[in-house]
Amino acid sequence: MPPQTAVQEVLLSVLKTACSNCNLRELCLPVGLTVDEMQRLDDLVSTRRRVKRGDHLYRAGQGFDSIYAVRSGFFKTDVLLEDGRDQVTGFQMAGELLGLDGISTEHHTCNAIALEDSEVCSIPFSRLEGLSREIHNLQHHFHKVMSREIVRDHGVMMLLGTMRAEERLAAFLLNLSQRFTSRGFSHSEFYLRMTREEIGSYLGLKLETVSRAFSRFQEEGFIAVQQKHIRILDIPGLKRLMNHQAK
Amino acid sequence: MPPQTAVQEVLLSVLKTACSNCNLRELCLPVGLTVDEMQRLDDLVSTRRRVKRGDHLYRAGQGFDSIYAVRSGFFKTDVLLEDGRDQVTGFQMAGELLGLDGISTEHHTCNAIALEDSEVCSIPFSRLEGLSREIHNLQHHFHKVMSREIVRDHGVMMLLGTMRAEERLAAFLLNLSQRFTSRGFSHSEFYLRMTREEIGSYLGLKLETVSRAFSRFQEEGFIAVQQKHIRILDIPGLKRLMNHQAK
DNA sequence: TAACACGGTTGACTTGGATCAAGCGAAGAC
DNA sequence: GTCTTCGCTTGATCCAAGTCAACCGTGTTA
Repeated sequence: MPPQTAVQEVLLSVLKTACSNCNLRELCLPVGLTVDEMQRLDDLVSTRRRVKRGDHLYRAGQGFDSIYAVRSGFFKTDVLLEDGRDQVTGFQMAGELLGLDGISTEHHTCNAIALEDSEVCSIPFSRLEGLSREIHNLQHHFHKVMSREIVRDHGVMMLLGTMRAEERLAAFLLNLSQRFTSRGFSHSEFYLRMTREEIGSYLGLKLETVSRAFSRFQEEGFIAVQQKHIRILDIPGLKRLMNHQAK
Repeated sequence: MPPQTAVQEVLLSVLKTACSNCNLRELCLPVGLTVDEMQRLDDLVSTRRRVKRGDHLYRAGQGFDSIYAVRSGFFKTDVLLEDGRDQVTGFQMAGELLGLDGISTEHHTCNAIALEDSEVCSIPFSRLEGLSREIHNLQHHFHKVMSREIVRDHGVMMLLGTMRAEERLAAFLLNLSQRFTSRGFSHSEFYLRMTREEIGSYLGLKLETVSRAFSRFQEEGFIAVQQKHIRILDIPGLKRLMNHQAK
């Protein structure tokens, strides 16, 4: 390796992907690592990848070798049946992991598509396993992340199995709001990155039903909608609506 | 430790829980381990626990410290909302793992209830993490199991989000049949361990709808039902029904 | 042996959300 | 600057599944 001046080293450390100086480190894979441990993770998370709006990060059936951490942007994942029906299984934002479905069969089982120009960090999975055999904290946190995904999926199953249309949408908005909050954005005002159809697919509803529910929420004064721009006016109201309506 | 004769050792090794001589080892956690590695796992999976029909293996909110492998019997897991609504999130049979939801928050997020007198192996989770830092195969297989759970959940989301009642039930029966087959049981004849209501809860349907769908399947000659006894007569027919009906 | 409880089936009716259809507004293409 | 497209909204109608209710069979209790 050629010798470098201190300045060069600093520049490089800023330019290259590095968990150590990523502002998402408290949300993402490095949670709970020491400075030292995080630097070992840096070596592994070396490649970033840009994904343009509408492009696939990976496709169902494709071989699996890496998981991805969203650095910026917004993704959806969907699965599709032979007969053409498809379902959005999730929306992922900065600091969230993509590709965990691929570990099981060494092939991805869903499509991951960018909903806006995005950037991800690639994490070669076998190297992650190697490192997590050495760093107990990393291992444990990774297990927590996978488990959290399972719990999240149970929540969606609950939503799809027992809630009515307006409850589903309320739960969806509250969830988005909460995730924006924990990323330092406004919890009450945001732009939806997905269409009504994608929301509907995720919630097991048709786009017309989603649209009507938005209109009703607006009439009731829970939110203000203008296309993709949402302002949440009454979080407790939405919560009440979500809980007190039987199917 | 007191000295033991060879006979005593053999007896003990049969009586105590041991993956090495468990007939589920090809389905369960020890998949892909060498004889040597499996013996190290034996030390860890030392306690069995009986759970009587109707009893909880664990409850939502309870602290998490172990995962469980079903040795015999049949379980359901369910989550419940404050307002009393609940949803069955899965049915688990021999060789399947329970409790993965608890890793994320160190507390279980669902209830696990035995649907018949059952027996599980307790696997202290921190010790499993320890061992999987040493045994690469174990680590990798465990990751696969968690990932498989995520993929399974996506399948259920698809089912709940896009399929109609009869398709859901067909998918459910085909899934059960396939799981019985891989355990060496008949793929075409089995007893349901759960009620119509529990099936309905899992599939996002009311028990009356489940009952009607069973009756229709019988009329059409796909299956023969008598209470909980099911004979599947036309697997391709069920598969067709599952795929070619638009919502 | 009666009676009770529980799970399941079936029928009649209701309804939430799907479907079909028309129209509108914003954003990108030319 | 106009045209086209795409996403969204809203109305009218329809239907799959939910609801309510009666009844049946089986297994358990008194």
